[in-house]
Amino acid sequence: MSYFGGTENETDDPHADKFFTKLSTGCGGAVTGLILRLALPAPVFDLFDYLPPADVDPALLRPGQRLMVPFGRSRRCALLVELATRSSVPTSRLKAAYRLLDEQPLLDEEHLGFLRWAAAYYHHPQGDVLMSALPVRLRKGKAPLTPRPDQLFLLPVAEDVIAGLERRAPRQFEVLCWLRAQGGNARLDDFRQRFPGARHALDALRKKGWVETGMGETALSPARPAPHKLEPEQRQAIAAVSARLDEYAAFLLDGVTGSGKTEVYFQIAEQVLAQGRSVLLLVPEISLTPQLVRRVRSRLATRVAVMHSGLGEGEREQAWQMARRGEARLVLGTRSAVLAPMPDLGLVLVDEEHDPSYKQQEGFRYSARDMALVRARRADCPVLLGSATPSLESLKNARANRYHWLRLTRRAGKARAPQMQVLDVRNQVLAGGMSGPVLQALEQTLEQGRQAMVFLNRRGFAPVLSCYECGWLSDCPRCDARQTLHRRRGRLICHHCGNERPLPKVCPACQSPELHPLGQGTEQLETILREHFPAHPLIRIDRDSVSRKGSLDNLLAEVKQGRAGLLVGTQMLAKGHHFPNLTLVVMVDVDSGLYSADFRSAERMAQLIVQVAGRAGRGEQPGRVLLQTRFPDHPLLRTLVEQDYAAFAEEALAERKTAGLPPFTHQALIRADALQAETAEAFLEQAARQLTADDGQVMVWGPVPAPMHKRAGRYRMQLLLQADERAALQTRLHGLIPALGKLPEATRVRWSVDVDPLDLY
DNA sequence: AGCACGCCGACT
DNA sequence: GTCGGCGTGCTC
Repeated sequence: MSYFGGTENETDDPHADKFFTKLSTGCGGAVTGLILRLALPAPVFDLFDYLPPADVDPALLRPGQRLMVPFGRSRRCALLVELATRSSVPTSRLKAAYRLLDEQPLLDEEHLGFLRWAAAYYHHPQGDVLMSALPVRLRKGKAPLTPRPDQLFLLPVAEDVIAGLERRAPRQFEVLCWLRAQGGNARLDDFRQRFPGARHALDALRKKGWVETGMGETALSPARPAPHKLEPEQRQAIAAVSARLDEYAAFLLDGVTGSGKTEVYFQIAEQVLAQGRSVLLLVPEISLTPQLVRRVRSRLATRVAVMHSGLGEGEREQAWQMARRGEARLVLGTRSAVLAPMPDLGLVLVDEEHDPSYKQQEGFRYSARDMALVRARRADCPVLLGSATPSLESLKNARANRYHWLRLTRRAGKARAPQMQVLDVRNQVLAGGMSGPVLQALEQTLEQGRQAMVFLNRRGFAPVLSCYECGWLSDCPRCDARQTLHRRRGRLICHHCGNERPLPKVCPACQSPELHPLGQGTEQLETILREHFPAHPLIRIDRDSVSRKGSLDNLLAEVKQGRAGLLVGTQMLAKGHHFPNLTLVVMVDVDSGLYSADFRSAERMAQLIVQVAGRAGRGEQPGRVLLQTRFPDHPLLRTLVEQDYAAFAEEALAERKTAGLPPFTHQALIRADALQAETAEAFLEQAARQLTADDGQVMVWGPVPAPMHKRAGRYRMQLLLQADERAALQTRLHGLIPALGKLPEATRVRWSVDVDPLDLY
């Protein structure tokens, strides 16, 4: 069986109803009239039973509506999940809801079912899951916003009136001319983009009655035709999905960088939109740029609802409502967009499906990619997972024929695959972590008038400050980690908890002045490279240099215009950006991924290497990639460099299989932290005790200290569960988790469950 | 999660 | 004499 993307019929699928029955059937209570089963935002697994509001006709009550209810001593907004006729709570203790907030359900039964499946699968309280799927305003019980106009209409205005404006009100004149050129009708989004800060001109025009805002379906700019001729592989991929538009089918679009995956998404999306169905397009956090939004809007003839973490509450609710009402036929968003209500869902696209940002790492720890598959199956529509470096999970499913495996092996246009080269830096003299050959290659590239990127996934000047006299290290007082040296800011900062202090001038332990940085960060690379290449402009891109919103886009625009020869940065540089003049990429340190306690680190490093390498040579010049390492013979690194990602993945999969690790087994992690390690340990020991009286299908390891035992002043312990079958693991968890919350030890710790954890800490 | 109740230290 | 620290317990 499989939960995600299985093509066979599933018998033990948790979204079929038996898991819910366990969760929600309150039995054996006094028989009463109508009982409302409500989700409340509380960390309680059960639903809460209420009586209907006194003044509401029970026939008007439907799941998906919100109600205001008395809860403890306060009032809360709750979501109606089920209607029942009996309750396990004695009738005398049932309270009546105050009032009904929605005439129509906010979520339909199908969507409620999907969210409840997720709550059951991830073992997270239903109330929390359901309420967190609502925009904050609605969660708090506020009235839905009225739809905001998104169209601009030009009303009949005499030509001479327009001409007369040119001098008196040039801004208004400009707007009118533009609107006329658009055929008298445009999207407000486009207007805002074209005339930033022209709100006053618009208000004036509206007052004069020359322009009107409103809602409209007709004003969508026509889809721009496909920009290029398609490669045969692209056509085959499109045809394969097109043949299955009316049923669930999972596809892995395994396409090298620059092979045109996006065009495949667009052409399939066009077909689905033409059928009047909706499309959900998920992208990783850093990919959702204004450029991408623009590209989608100009390419597809539909209204687009954009959802990401940077939205304000009003904007977020508008986008959510547009999706819910089916006004926006395309939802483009990051992880949380998978929770958005969408009637008539006809296609789910997950770009860069391997990206770890699809996994929510706190609270309701869901995987948006995995939920996307389940969602598609429930909606009976195709789902397409795209990546140049597919996750081992998806590759395994593709190999097992659970996914249709679509390969794009050819780069579009004249671009060629970059040349990768391993540089052994053992016994090398390094300047700021960079070897002689690297500096030579940079110089050569710059002299040719090309751009080079130096990549290091570590910000700051150096990861540690140390004393040469007594061996003191810049330990964080609250974590098992070192504080990173930020030289320009003159501070030591812990990247795990944010704790910081001024840079000491002498060793805090022995007062020696011999304090020296150890290792490198991007700030140091910047310093060294500016010294080496003073004539070439350099831009550093990391979380420290990109503080303001939108400044990343400004910096990237400068790079694209060729104004910087050298580009230094972290993760932020890895994705999607197309720098036509970039021909050299240096990865200063790939070793951190090669030997690590985390079994997924090699996979992540390989994905990072390929993604970063993909930045080089996307124009007509061939790209070159230099990888500095102290382990030039590492087998997986060799395979990746001498062959390709596919060969790497095959070996890595074989290793996982031998070691009995995911994706060949399934894991869940129960974490607990407390101010005393013993408190967390005692709680997990209770959990382990309940699990070890087992049938042998689920292995239990621990409790053990988390890899970073102490973090932000709290001690973290964990219990790992592993099983060959997902179903066995799920069954065990269903027996365990609700009971865990009732343990006396549970009140003394912060604890959480992580099903299919990505990080084992 | 909120929000109360409940017992022990330094302040108007 | 009280304000307030956060431990513990409950919410249909």
